[in-house]
Amino acid sequence: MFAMPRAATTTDVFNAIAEPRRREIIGVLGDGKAHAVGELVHRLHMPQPAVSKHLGVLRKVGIVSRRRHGQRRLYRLNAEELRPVHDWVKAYQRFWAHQLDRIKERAERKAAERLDSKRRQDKDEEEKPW
Amino acid sequence: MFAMPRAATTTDVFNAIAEPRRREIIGVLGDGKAHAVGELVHRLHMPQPAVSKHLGVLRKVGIVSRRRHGQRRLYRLNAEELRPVHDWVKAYQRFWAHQLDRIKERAERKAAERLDSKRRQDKDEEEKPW
DNA sequence: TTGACATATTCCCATATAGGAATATAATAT
DNA sequence: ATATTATATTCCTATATGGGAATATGTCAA
Repeated sequence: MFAMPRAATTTDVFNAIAEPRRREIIGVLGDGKAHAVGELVHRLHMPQPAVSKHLGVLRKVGIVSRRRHGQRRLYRLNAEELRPVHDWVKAYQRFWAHQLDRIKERAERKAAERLDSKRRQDKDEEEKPW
Repeated sequence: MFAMPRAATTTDVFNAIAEPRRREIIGVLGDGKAHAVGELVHRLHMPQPAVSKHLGVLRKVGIVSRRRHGQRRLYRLNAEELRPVHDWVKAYQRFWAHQLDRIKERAERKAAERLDSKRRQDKDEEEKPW
């Protein structure tokens, strides 16, 4: 009876932004202004129902807010909802940001210097030593 | 006949990290050291096949590397692969980090206080002005 | 009213899960 | 050789998609 398939996109922010088109939508809304559905349809070259559906997902998660303006619906980004993602991934920033401005990332341990080469593990090289 | 369902988790990093358990695994591997599957099974209280499958996904995307050590498989984080996520979400950091301190981000606490009413837009308040 | 416009919703469907159980493969130990 | 340990893979299934098409809802204008 307990069949737990893939996590629902409406579950959390991580799932919501997993969709490329939704990230595109967020990208347009990234200017902080309100945008009508039709404008998104036009700028992103996406069918209108698709845009509405994706906006619905984003709204359910809280990433966007909706306002009514005449016969249009204006959507606006609630960027704070993206903060959990930023906070999560920020913890791994030290692995690639050695040389980053000391101002921001002041000597975050030298543990990352061991990342010499970026290897993709194909079957051929999967047994190669690190 | 073109039925394009959800994007495959093995497609890109965003989908790979959408799974909570996979983020847990990444969390353990976040120390930069190599970990055996069994250790992850023990520490995360997950069934072994589940761990192996999730590691398979992470490996396909490039987030982890695999090494052989005796009869064990040691997995290690390729944190640089998380950089696209960081770069993407970083663009929205400005929305909640207005008062970001030049030297450090101590002032984040202030910004956190501003997150007073995290409003989910239900039908009742969906027409409320911003 | 009617009609045009803007957006949302419903229906159908092919596909990709993620979990569980069982099994397979691989390496080591006896 | 067999047994044990460690990990991977296969099979199954319930579910949640995301796209397309059609339709419904809602708003404004004449």
